[in-house]
Amino acid sequence: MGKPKENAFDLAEYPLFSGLSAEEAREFVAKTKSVIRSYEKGNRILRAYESNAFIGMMLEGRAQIIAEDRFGNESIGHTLERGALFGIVSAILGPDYAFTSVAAKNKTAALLIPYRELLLSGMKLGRVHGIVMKNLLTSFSLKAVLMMQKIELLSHKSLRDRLTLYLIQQSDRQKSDRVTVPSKMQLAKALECNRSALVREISAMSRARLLRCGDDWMELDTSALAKASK
Amino acid sequence: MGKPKENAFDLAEYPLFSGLSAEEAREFVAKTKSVIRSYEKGNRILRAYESNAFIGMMLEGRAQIIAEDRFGNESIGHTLERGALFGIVSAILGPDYAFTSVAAKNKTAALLIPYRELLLSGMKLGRVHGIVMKNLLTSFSLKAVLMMQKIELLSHKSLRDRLTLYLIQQSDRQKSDRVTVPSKMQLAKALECNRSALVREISAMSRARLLRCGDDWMELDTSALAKASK
DNA sequence: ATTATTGTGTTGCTACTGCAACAGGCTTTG
DNA sequence: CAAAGCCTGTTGCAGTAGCAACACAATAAT
Repeated sequence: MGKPKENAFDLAEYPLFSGLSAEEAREFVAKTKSVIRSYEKGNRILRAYESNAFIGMMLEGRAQIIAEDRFGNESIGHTLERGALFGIVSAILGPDYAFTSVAAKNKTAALLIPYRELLLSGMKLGRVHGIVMKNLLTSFSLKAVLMMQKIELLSHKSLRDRLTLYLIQQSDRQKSDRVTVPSKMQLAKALECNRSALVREISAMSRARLLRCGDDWMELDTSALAKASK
Repeated sequence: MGKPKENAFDLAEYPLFSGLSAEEAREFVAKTKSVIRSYEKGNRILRAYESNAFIGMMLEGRAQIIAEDRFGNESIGHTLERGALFGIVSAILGPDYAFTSVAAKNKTAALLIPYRELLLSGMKLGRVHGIVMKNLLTSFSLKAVLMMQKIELLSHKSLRDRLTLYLIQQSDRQKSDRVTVPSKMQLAKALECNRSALVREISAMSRARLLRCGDDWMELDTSALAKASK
């Protein structure tokens, strides 16, 4: 699925290689035997329940994460954008932990780093290896934080609490009280709730002056924040 | 809080050092300037919102994870057992991401590994460093898998679906159809639901022959499994 | 022995929220 | 222009689950 491509990417621009020069990034790729592969729209980049030797990084294009349970039911997850890593868990823990597939949404290119080589190349690569490992840990930690926040969100069952917490989390990330929000449908998906129930609750909170909102933004009233603290 | 202790622990027995000899583990500790500290019952090992330079590993005793939001409300989380790691996210990402405190439940000892030194010691330590990093990534990945499963669990809102999925997850982990379950109160906490509602649902499912259960175990009927697949 | 304390199972009530159906607005397509 | 599609906001209905109160064990503390 896809033939190797010539070195047309400025790897040093990707977060995984942040702190490296273009030269060092090339050295990393060479010494770890990493390869660039391209995929046509619709092709599978990773298959659930199959063993996977690579940590992948999106170079260009977009890909869809697809969770497959053991009965073959698929449910779609995130979209992977440029720079995103994938396949980490299955590369590290093996096929028993490969629950997700990844499929290209466009023409896509990815850098595939053999996990085994990554572990073994510490000596050969020295400082370069250290920087990449640091970036890997950082990216991994960020993902862990996002997951923890999602768990916290889902732990609140009342729709009002969930929305309030969501807005607090987002205003932290966006560094602004006025939060830019996606469409109501997407918002409902993020909150794992019913769309019309969400709209209903937004209306109620607006009427109660707990919330001010426009077409693509929302802002909590300070009195609502106080209530959220309990 | 707590004075350094002499080297009385067989570090090679802990998962983070699995694959190392006792000698190599000691070398790792020395070269990374890791220290062993002990804490009296109730003392804080880590404070939320304070900067933390160390990745910690529980050597003995048990500690409580405490989540603190920005208003000072505390909510208790996991208990850390022997071998567990803590402080990873805050050591890697900095104090902005230090959402949790850790408090000793008993007299406790922990190994504190300076994250900075861990990153810098790759050259000095060679193979030993590689093995520890590998173990760190493995442990991190396992935690990620647990979080993903929890998210999947919480994404099901009906109590019946949640319980069913919980039992499927546990039977995978316990490698048995008959799942050992904690007390109803703890189970309710794991499912983030109301205790009496949980008991009610268990009764209903038992009556409907979807579930067989005893005092400390449960087992799904195969017909319930089929339904869970949709 | 008597008194807490803790986990359990039950039940009635209430309210929240999922669901489905519909109407209005906006854009795209023919 | 008409038709189709998509997102939105509203509403009625029904069912689930949270909550509180209670009774009953089994254990622990006095």
